[in-house]
Amino acid sequence: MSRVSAPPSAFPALDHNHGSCETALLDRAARLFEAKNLKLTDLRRRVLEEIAGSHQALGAYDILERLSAKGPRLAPISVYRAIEALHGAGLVHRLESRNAFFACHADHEPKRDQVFLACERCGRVAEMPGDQVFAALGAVVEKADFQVRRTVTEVAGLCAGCRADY
Amino acid sequence: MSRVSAPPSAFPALDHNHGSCETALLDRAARLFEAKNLKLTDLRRRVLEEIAGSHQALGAYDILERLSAKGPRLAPISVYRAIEALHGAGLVHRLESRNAFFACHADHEPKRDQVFLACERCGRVAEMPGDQVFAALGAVVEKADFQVRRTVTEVAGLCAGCRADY
DNA sequence: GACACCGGTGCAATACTGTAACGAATGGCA
DNA sequence: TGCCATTCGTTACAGTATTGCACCGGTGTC
Repeated sequence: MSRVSAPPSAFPALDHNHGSCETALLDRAARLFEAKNLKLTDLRRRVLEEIAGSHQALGAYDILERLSAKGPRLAPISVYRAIEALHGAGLVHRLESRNAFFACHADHEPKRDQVFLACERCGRVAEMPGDQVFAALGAVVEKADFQVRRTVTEVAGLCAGCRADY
Repeated sequence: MSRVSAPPSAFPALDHNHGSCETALLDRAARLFEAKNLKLTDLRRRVLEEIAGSHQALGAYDILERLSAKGPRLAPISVYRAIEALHGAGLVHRLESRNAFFACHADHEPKRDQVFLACERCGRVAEMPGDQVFAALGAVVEKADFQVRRTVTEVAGLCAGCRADY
């Protein structure tokens, strides 16, 4: 089976038309920031482009290096502040198990529960709807009489493409 | 309802008989290390006692501070190596969302899938069996044709005791 | 216009988390 | 005795994240 005719993957295809998805993402970013009376500033846009363009989960210092290669050296705090704004708007997610950030291409509700699948080989991350997972989690926390504030559900492993490449 | 007569909580009670559970934990540690032809050395035992004694998820540098207060100053790597050995034996778990470690009081299989509930107020962590959760996760990864190597399922929030204390 | 306020950024310093590389001490064992 | 693996000490370093202060520019108010 050729890569091109593979079923639609949960992971962004490596050969997709990147321009259009990036445009869509920036459009969404503009809308989300405006809705909060915040600004999609040049710094924030560049950070978002760097994360989205890599198609991977990037560490804050990866982003820092990439941006610094294209212009003046930034301070870590600048990158973190931009990430924080993007994260708050739901444009990027944080992968706790790797201290890394990746772009959210799905236009879902910011707080919608998702399962993250992170490929350890190619670095890409897929967001999967996790309704059943979170329903089961709900039962667990109820049994423990626990009040949820935040959940982390991440799976590390190998995506289909990377398994095939071995 | 008094605290004492509360139903058995998923969290270690704050007023439990700590001596006996610590003894049991050290017994288990000795067995597990022996089974792997490793040694429960003084350093490893002290690190385990520190983690277990706190009843919380501790950062590596918290452990470092606590141990250093009782003896000679340790290097971070020493603590990390001890943690790694304990983690490998299934005696402590890592809380990814907080870069912290907590003692496992359940004598379950090392690789058994569990859900961690971490209270943000008291710092305690409960391990809950997550069969349903992991079954649902299995369906998700299968749909994505993803090969799992490791899963992280953590919930941060407030335990019943801490909610009651407000 | 003067003023305060808020969001955003720059800068310097620092704190927190984790690892690499080397070598010494120990103990089992051929 | 010599060899090997395990453990730990030491030093240095890499990677992740925050604090505190200053400054700038837009906005609303008096």
